[in-house]
Amino acid sequence: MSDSKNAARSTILEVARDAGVSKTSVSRYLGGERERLSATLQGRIGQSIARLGYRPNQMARGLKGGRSRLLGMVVADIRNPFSVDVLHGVEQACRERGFSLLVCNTDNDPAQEREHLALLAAYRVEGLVVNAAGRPSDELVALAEQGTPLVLLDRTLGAFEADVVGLDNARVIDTAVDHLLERGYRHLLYVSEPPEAASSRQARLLRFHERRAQGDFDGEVYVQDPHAGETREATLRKTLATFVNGADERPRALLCANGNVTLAVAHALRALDVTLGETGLLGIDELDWCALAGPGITTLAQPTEAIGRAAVDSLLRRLDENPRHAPSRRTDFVARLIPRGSTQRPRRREPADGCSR
Amino acid sequence: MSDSKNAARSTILEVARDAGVSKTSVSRYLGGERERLSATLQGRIGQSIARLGYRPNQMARGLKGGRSRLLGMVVADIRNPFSVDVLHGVEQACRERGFSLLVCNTDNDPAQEREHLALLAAYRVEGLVVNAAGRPSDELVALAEQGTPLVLLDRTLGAFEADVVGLDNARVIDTAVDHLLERGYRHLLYVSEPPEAASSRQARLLRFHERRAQGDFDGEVYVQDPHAGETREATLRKTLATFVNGADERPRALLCANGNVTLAVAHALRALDVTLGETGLLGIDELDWCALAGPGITTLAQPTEAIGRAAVDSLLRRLDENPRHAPSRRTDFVARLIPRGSTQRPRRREPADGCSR
DNA sequence: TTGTACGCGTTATCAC
DNA sequence: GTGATAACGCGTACAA
Repeated sequence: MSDSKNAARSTILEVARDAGVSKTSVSRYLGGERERLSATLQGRIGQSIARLGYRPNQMARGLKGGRSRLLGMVVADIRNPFSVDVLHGVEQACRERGFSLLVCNTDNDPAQEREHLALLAAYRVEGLVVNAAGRPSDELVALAEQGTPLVLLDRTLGAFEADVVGLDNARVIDTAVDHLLERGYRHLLYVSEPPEAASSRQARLLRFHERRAQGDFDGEVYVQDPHAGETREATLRKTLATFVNGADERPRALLCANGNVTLAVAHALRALDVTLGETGLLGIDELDWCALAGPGITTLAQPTEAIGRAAVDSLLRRLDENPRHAPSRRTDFVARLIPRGSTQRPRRREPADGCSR
Repeated sequence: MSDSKNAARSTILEVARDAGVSKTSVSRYLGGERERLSATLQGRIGQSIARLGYRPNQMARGLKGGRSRLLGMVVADIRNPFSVDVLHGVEQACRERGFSLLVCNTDNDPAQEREHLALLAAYRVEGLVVNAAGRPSDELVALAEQGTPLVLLDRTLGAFEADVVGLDNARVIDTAVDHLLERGYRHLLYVSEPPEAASSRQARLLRFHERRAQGDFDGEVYVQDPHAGETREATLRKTLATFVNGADERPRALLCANGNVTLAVAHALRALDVTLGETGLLGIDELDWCALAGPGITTLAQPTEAIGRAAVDSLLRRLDENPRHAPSRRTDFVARLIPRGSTQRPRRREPADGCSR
C-alpha cells in the first residue's frame, strides 16, 4: 500500500516527528486516551503510524510500567494431548483478558523446569500457570516468595502453598469404579504411572485403595516402569497377560490412570489379542481415537479447556488482590463418563467363535 | 537458605550497592566478561547476586542491545499432533542455541494470526517460524520487509519470498501411491482438506492428479467440507460408502492427505463397518494410535522433530547473514513408510465369514 | 489540549 | 581493572 521502506523498526519519536507532534501525544493516542486529543492530531498521528508501520515496543513498555502483560505457562509434557487441550484453554483466556502467554515445555525434566522458570522470571511474567513434575524447584519457591501469582495445574506440590486447579481425583475414581461394578466387573487392575512424581496420581491411587478396602471387588495395582522403552512394554504386557488369564471366575477389568497409560495398555492388550469388553477397559482422559480401538474404549473426559480457563481466572483474580497472601484456593472439576464398548460385557459367553470383534 | 525477604525483584543497581561496586562491574560479571574483573570483585558480586536472588531483567536487556534473544512461532493448530511434534523440535533447537520461544496458536483464524504477529513484533522477536493458514497477512509481509528472518513451515505463501522447510510433497505422494499399487490396489480415493488454504495440500493433490494421469490406476479426489461438524461427518461417510461399495472389481484404497483426514476417515469407515485391508487405507502423518485401529493403519511418518530443528537452523543462519536478501532456501524432508494391516489385502476372498478381523 | 523532563534496568562508551 | 554517564523506547507527572 504505502511506500514502507525496508527500514528498521520505527520508534514513537519518529512518529511524533513525522506527525509534527510530541511523543506524549502519540503515547496518549496509543494508550487509550485518544479522546483527550484534538481531531486534527488524531488524524495526523494515525496517518504517521500507518505510514511508518509503527509498533510500540513491548519491551520498553513493560520496562516503564512494570506491567509486562505476560503470563507464563510451564507444561510438563507438551506432547500429551491433555496438556495441549488445557494449554489451549489457557491461551484463549489469556487473549480474552489482554495477556500474552509464554509457553515452556519441560519434558518432565527438573533441569529444564529450572531453566524455564528462570527465563520466565527474566521476562517478568505477571503470573504463572505451572504443570510441574515432582517436587517444587527452588526457582518456583523463589518466584512465589517474590509475589508472583502462581496456579498449579492438576498437581499440588507438597506443602507448597499455591492455588490449584484440577480434577476431583477421588470422585473420578469413584465414577470409574462404580461404572465398572455396574457393568459387572469384579476384579480390577489399576494401572498408573509412578505416583511419586504427581500428587494427582497419588490421590487417584489412594482412592482406589480406599474403594478396594470396602470389599466390593478384588483390586490390584500395577505401577508402570518409569523408564520408557522396550522393557516397559514387555513388563506391562506380561503383567496384563497374567491378570487377564487369571484363574478366578470374576469378570476382569483394567482401569487406566491417565491417557498415556490408556495408550500403552491398549497397545499391550492388542498384542495379547485380548477381546475388549470381555476384559473391561476404562481410561481416564478422553482421546481422539478412543472410539476407534476395538469396540471403542470407555473414558472419563476431563473438561480440559475449562480447567485451562479456570487457571487463568484464578491467576488474574489473585493479581487484583491486595493481600497477596490470601489463603490458597482449590478449584475442582468433574470428569464426564463416555461409555463405549470396552466396558460392555458380551451377553452370551461362547468362546467357540474365533472372531474377536 | 538465605533470608530472602518477600521483597520485589532486585535490580542491578541494588546488587552493585550491596557489593559496593558499580553497576558496570555487575553488568560485566553477568555479560561474560567475568575475566576482566578482579577475583575480589567477582566474589563480592557473586555473593550479592545470590543473596538478593537477582535476575537480570530481560526486558531492559532487550531494550538496550536490540537483541531480545526471542524467537517466535506461529502455529495454525496447536491441537494437531503433527504441529506439536514440530513445535517440540523447534523448542529444543531454540534452547540449544540460547534462544527462547514465544509460541502462538491461531486456530487457523487469520484474525488471530494478525493479532499474534503484531504481538511477536511488539516483543521484537529476532526471527519467526510460521505455520500459516491461507495467504500471507499484511502483518507477515510487513515483518518480512522490516528484515525479520522468516521460515515458513510446511506451507509456502504464494509468491511470498521466504525460506521454507517441509516435506517433499511430490515424493510423499509417490511413495504412497507406489505402495498402494504394489499391494494390488487399483482404484484410489484421495481425501484432502480444502487445498486453497495450504500450499502443501495443493502440491500433494497436484501430484496425485499427475500420477493418475499416468493411467496406472483409477483415481478420484474428495475434498472435505471445510466447516466442521455433523454435516461434514455425514457427507464424508456418504462419499466413502459410495466409493467402498462401488460396482467395479478393482481393489479400492483410500489415501488420506494428512493426520486429521486419517482420523476423520477412520471414524467414518468404522461407522460403515468397512474391513480395513480389504479396502486399503493409507494416511500421511503417523499418529499414536495408528497401530490400534482395526488391523493397524499404514502411514507415512514425517520426521517432525527434524523439520522443527531445520526451521530454527535456517532461521539462525539467515540471522547471521549480511545480505539479508539472499535467495530463499527450501529444505525438503522425506517421509518414512510404516506398513500395517490396513494396506494388506486378504489372501483368500471369501466374504461368507462375518468376522471382520 | 499539548509539550518537557525524568526514570524504568540494562548495556556500551568513554574516562580514570 | 574499574567506574561514571549516556543511550535504548516508552509512560507519566508536571508544567504551560
